Amino acid sequence: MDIPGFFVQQPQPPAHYSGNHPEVLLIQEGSSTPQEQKTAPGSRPESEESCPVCGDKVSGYHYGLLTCESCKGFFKRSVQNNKHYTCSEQQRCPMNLSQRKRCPFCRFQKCLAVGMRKEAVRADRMRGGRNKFGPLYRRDRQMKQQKANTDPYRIKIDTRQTPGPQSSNDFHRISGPTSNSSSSAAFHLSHIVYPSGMEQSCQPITLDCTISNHRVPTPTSMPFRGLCCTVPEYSQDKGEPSFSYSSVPSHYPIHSNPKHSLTPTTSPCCTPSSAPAISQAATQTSTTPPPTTPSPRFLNQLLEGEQDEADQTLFGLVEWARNSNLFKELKVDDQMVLLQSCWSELLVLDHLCRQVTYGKEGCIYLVTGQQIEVSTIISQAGTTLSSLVSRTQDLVFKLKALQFDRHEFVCLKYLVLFNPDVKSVQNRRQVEQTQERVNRALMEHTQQSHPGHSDKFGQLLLRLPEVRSISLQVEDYLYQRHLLGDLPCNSLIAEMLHGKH
DNA sequence: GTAGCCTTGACT
DNA sequence: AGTCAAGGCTAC
Repeated sequence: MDIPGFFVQQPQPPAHYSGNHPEVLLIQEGSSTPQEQKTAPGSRPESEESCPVCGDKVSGYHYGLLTCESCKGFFKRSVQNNKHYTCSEQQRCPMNLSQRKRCPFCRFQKCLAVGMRKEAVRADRMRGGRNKFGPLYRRDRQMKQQKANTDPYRIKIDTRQTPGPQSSNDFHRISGPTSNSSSSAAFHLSHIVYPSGMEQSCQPITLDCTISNHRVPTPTSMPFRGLCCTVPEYSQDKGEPSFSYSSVPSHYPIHSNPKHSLTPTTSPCCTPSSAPAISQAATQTSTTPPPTTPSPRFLNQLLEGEQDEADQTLFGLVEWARNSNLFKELKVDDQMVLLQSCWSELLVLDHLCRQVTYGKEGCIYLVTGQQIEVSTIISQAGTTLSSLVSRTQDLVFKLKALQFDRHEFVCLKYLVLFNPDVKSVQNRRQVEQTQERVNRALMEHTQQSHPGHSDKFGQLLLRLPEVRSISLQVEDYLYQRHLLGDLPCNSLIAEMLHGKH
């Protein structure tokens, strides 16, 4: 494996540190929910989980993750009372059991940074019951349990660890664009492809039975956004109420898609990650007031949401590849380099398919199920984004003209994924053979389904260089935004970008 | 304002 | 009926 650190676990932080991705924590930590601890008292007495905010003892899942009782209460009070704190220092106050009371600003920032969800604080203050994070908590536990059962891997990985400086507030530094994460993309990817580090001979872990067709916010995708260096949802400096990425700005010209609003299932050709967005949109759009004048601010907010959703989409694409039988036949190293090489092309293809399938004329169909008029984006976005949108829409137009269908879409995805020209592919012959196989399947399909269109196969293949070109521009665009601090630093996309740059 | 304990109620 | 993650209460 050429990418440094591909199988190197990140430095294992003390239990109170939580500047990693939550899924990393899941990998690192054993089963230790309070309930599990009760049932297995002596199993790992020293690994009682600590609150990711302050290091105190956790009392259960609160607002999205395991936290202590006091941080639970603090977070609840802050959100319910719409608190706006200020920091008298440099917004980097240490956060631990003894000092957590000193700076509510930093404490709240850390709450958000580790992934506590403001959405879990009920606006109606209704008591009892369960919230929508039930499946998330359940999956979290499953992952912890699975991790507890994969000790051989843990030992193997641990031997390669390097000690790293960690403090309770290190996330401020680690999550920054200048952090030394150039090799962490591979690390990250390896844990997504093989969450428990299983070798190829093992069956990859089934992450969640719901993931393939009705994906709930996963520990991986959901708190990504909360781990960025600037917390986008809660801008205390601006002293304004937060914008939740899942909300639809009420006075922005967005069109709901009635086709989706009643079908919370996977779209026929796009990745599983589209599914929750669709069901999400169903609830959002039902209360959307009539559109009024658009504003650039709302456009930016929408795009922020799109970035996060793009991250989820990327995760879904990795999942798709991981679950593919053809892909599973490859060695792990080859899987990694292939994914590393084509992730942005897969994103572009996914976007194209969404537009071809659902996009209305002159509109961009977001993964959230919302539609924005292209003219609005062009008029308000910068040159790069405008160019991207424009080029993409051109491709959408051509693909629509070709009557692009889902079989062809999946074939193109495979052709992009199984790219034998990728450097450092070990078993090039295997990749080549699979690509040829898919190529044949695509040719036969186009000949059978569109016998009158003799050159559909060739026309489709001719679109791939443009997909490649757009994907490179997307990467550049995202990387620029990442350097500007516009992208969540701990997003999967950011990790992938670091892997390439 | 903090934090430990209590009550509630959907879900299993 | 038990679980557990919400909100509520209250001593500090």
